[in-house]
Parts: sequence; C-alpha cells; structure tokens
Amino acid sequence: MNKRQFKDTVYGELARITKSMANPHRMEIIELLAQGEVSVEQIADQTNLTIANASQHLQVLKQAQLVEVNRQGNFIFYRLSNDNVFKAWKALRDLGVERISTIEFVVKEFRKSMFDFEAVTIEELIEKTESGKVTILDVRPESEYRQGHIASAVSIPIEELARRLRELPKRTEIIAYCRGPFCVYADEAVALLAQAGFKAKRLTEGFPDWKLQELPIEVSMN
Amino acid sequence: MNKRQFKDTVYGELARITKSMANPHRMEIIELLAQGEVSVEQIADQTNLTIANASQHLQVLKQAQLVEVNRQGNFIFYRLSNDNVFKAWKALRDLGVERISTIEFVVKEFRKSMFDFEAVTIEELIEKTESGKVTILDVRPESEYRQGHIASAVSIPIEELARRLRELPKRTEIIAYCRGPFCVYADEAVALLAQAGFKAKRLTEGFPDWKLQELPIEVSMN
DNA sequence: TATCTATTCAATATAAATATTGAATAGGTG
DNA sequence: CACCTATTCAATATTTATATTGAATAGATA
Repeated sequence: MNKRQFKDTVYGELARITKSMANPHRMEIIELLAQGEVSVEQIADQTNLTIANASQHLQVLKQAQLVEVNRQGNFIFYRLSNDNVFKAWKALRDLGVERISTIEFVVKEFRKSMFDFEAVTIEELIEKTESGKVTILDVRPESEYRQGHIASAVSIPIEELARRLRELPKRTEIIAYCRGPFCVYADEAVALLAQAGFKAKRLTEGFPDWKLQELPIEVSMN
Repeated sequence: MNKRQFKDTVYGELARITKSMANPHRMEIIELLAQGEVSVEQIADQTNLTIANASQHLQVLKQAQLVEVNRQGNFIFYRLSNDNVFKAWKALRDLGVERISTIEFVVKEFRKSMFDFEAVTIEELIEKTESGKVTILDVRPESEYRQGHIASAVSIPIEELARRLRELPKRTEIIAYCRGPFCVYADEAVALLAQAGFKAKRLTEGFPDWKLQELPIEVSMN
C-alpha cells in the first residue's frame, strides 16, 4: 500500500461516513435519536416519512455504524451508537448556524412570526439555578424525558401542557427546554405559559447539548 | 411558514453544507486548507487531481461558504472561511477514527509496514516542554510553516530533511509534527531521524489541532 | 494593447442517491 | 402451528454527483 492508496482509503471512508449524514431526513433522524431510543414507527411519524422510507434511511445510518438497534417485543428501537455521532452532528449544526444565512434567517423569522421571546443559554440557566429559584420544564414526549433529562426538571409534554398548567408555579421563573435549537416545543410552551400569566423563557439549546457538557442529568427508566 | 416547512428548510440547509464535505477529495482539500492559504495549483498537486477537477471541488466548497478566496498576482489562494469548518472536519475525523475499523486498520497497517514508532500526544508534548529540553520539528512545506506553527518549532520540510540533518541536536529528543494524523511527513521524518541516530518521535495530531486548542503558536509571514 | 497564465466554465458520459410502490421476512402472539 | 404486525427488501424511475475534456475568461505582464 502506497501513500496515495492509503490516503484514498482514509479520505474515502471519512467521506462515506459524512455522506451517511448528508441528507435532510437523516439529519433530522440523528437529532431525534440524540434524545434516546426511538422505534422506526415513531421516527417515521416525527419526520413525516413513510415507514419504508424511514427504514431505508436508518439502514444507511446503520451501515455507516452511526446507529445501533435493540428489539423490544414487536418494535425495533434505534439509538446513536456513540457520543461522537452527536458531537459531529452538533459541529455541523454549529457550522450551519454560523455560516448559512438562510438558517439564521429562517430560525429568526419562524420564531418572530409566532412568539418572540427571550431565550436563555445553558450558562445563564446554571447561574439562575445557583442564585435563586427556577423551575426547569421538559416539554418533550415523556419517553424522551424518561430516558434522560436535566436534573430536577419536571416533565409536561407539550400536548398536555394546556390542561396541566396548575402543576406549575405562578411566581418562580420557568425555563422550558426540548430537543434543541430547531425544536419548536419549547417555543410553543413559552407562548402558552406567557399567555396564561407565567414567567417563562426557553433554553436556547436542548437536552443532548446539556448532556454532552456533562452537566447533571437524571434517568427515570422503568 | 409552518412547522414542516421550517424543518425542511433548516435540515435541508444542514444537509447541503454536509454534502459539500461528503467527498474524499474535498475531505482531503479541507485538511490541506486547515494549514493555511493554498493555491489551486498546489491543491491539485497535493491531492493528485487535475486543475479543472480541483477547481470544480473548490467551487462546491465555495458555494457552501466553507472557503474564501484571495488573489495574489496570477494565483488564486483558497482558505477555510472559519474555525468552525475545521471543527466540523475534526469532529467527523474523530468519529471516523473511532467508529470505522477500516480507518483504524489502514492507519495502523500503513504505519507498521514502514516504520513503527511511538507517537506523542499534544498533552505529552506540553509536559515534555515544561520538564526538559525538546526540539519541536515542523516538517510541512515552508509556506505552511510560515503561515503558522507551534511556538518555538523549527522548520525543515521533509524533502530537505536528509541533507539538513546537521541542523538538529543529537542528544535532545525531537518531536516531529505535520498536518495531522493522516499525514505521513512526520512518520517519514521520524524514520529518517531514527536511522541517523537521533531520538525522534511523531506528534499524533497536527498543527490545526494544536491551534484549535489555543496553544501557543507563531506566525512568520513576509 | 497584445499576450500569457492560472483558473473557471460548459458539455457530456457515467455513477450514485433518492422516493415510491408492493412484496417478503422475522419474530411475537393466540 | 397459523396468524399478525413491524420492519426490511427489491425493483424502478428520477434526480443529483462526479470525472473528463477542451474552450473561455480574467487579470497580470510586457
């Protein structure tokens, strides 16, 4: 094996793994799997794909060794095979947010068009928890909450929030979070809470970002 | 704009930027540009591409806003537009090295087949410099050295090393580095030095990794 | 202004990725 | 064992990416 063959192999493999991420649906699937294990059915549902199509994309990710499977009863659950997968996804996300004006524009416009509220960074949230009372609210589906959430966060999935408002304190500030900066659950939650007279803001990033920084988390699997 | 349109736009853009990296040649080009500004001619030369083909790949990277250009006389120089580009490339590299056994295997085999020497990590190099005398040797082409190198490193490009051995100390340990873990210049240097009776090892990572950690660097442009 | 040189563009053929459809399969469940 | 269900496979049409070739262009130099 000469120098050129060596390089062709190495860069070829790097490109192969990168190609496996380089698709809009797979980008969305990876973000979803960063929350925990998800079944094919749920993935198809969340991403507006047909089951067959979702499965096809999952095969691509599996072949690239980015995901692993776990059968439970009739369902097959997929998960990210490793922390480095989310790290790479996050690096690409950060690159996109910083370099691609379309993303910045669309994110801003979408937020503004519905409900324009202040957001809080992870550092700011840590400060707040240290210097006073804050309620941290996880509005993702409960299965995601159970597989891991910010320590001391309470779970009220976004679909249940409207009828479970009385569970939340009226005075202390509420910080809502969800899957990440492209997830709108937290925005919807903040809009709903603000209208009902609560003091609420969204966390700019999501649970996977929090976890990656090795900040305190809790797991409540059964 | 509804939720689905928003997501399609965002993940579509993320996929677009990821696709622009998802090619063996472009992966190699990005690593090269992480060393500094490089002309189209040099890129084509280093990557064994035709000029037209190299230009075509550079256009893809330019359209994705990963690179910027700078004309100097007759030549057009390309550079990475931002730190985040190398960060994303590095995250993909780390993912590949960790998940893809082909890469691990090929790297090990290639190194073993030629010259199997101990390597030193960045942390170990820092320790060494603090606790004793070490000569840090940059064996990349001089233009790359001039655009930025590890502080106090000396430059002897790999092609000149054989006839410039007398410039190096016989007793103190020499740590050679180059572009990164897939670059073989440092390996070649260590093999040459060891044969000539020097105490030499390679640095596992390259200059861009060092720089990204904000460790001390020097620039000697003219 | 004419010429030269590095780079880009354009055209084309080939290869790879994607979405869609319906059939096949594997593994639980009764 | 037969049936049911979630998932995967296979075939196809369409779109997109890639390499190659030669011509065009932009800008420096004389």
